[in-house]
Amino acid sequence: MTTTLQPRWLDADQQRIWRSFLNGVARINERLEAELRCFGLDLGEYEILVHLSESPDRSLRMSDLADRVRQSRSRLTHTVARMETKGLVARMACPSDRRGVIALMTNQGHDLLVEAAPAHVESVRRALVDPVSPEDFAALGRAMDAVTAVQD
Amino acid sequence: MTTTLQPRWLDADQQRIWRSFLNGVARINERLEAELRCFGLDLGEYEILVHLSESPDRSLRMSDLADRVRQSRSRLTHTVARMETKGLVARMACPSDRRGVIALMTNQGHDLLVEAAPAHVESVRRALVDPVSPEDFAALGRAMDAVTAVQD
DNA sequence: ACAATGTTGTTGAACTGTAAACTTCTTTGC
DNA sequence: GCAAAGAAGTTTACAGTTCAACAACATTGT
Repeated sequence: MTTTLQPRWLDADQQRIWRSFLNGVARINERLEAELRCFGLDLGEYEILVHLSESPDRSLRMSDLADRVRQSRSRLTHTVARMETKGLVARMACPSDRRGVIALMTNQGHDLLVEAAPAHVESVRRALVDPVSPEDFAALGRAMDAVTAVQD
Repeated sequence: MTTTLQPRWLDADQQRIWRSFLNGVARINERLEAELRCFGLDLGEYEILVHLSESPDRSLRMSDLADRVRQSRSRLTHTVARMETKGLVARMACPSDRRGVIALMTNQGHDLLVEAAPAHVESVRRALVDPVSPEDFAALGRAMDAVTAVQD
């Protein structure tokens, strides 16, 4: 049985909160994207740079990187190809697995991240951290962890 | 002055919560999209149907609808055009403003919404409402309302 | 009355994302 | 050792989004 016979509808409060969630997430995304556009980046590209910068040798296997930034492998291939033409990342063969490809951040990519990061953090604060009370912010973290803990 | 000289970095907890947020939102979206795909819809189309169904005469001005579903006008034009070829919505001239176009839901669109809604609600529950405690869920609502209340 | 300005919605091109097929290589199990 | 199965990345074709330009109409201020 894949569907319940009697749908468990959301009550008025739950529905209101669900819509607040949709609206809030959209607003946050808009602001972060708008801010990063000044640096010629979008959020997906920014996250790629962040994860590379935090990894040894500023490099990661493509599939590993894809998991961390929650992009499909296909999408990551396209995105990294574009970033490569911009000079932000480079690709090299993986020595231990000949199927593998290693993405690595260039100095230019690192410079751009260093340049964009303060403004990005500032927009995360303005869009989310500052307007929300510390208690509710902590609850938000617990809620999202619970969401992520659900197995498919 | 557009940038602060000393960026107010996020502390470890804030950073962890911010990343939980990005992960959680991505998971929720994945699940809702996957579920709606069974009905040939994506979340954007589903929301269009919802907002039309809640409006008088199941109809809304295009720009009004665009605001409610948080889509650009251009995007809405394209999306509604596609939905029109699927027979889910129709468009008619607005009597009071000759620039205007009114989008309205067809019976077929309404039938599809009625068919998809129970499964959609169920996936909202499974992805978010059920795994989160009522207190944290309420806090999530307050947090997102605070986010939306920030003026640009 | 009417020019200037703003709003509405669409268009087409360029760009980005998705899905499936495919190549190459590795791993597994006989 | 070898076939089968699986994994990594890319490619191609296509679907969807964004952006800038535009046409049509409404509103404003004089």
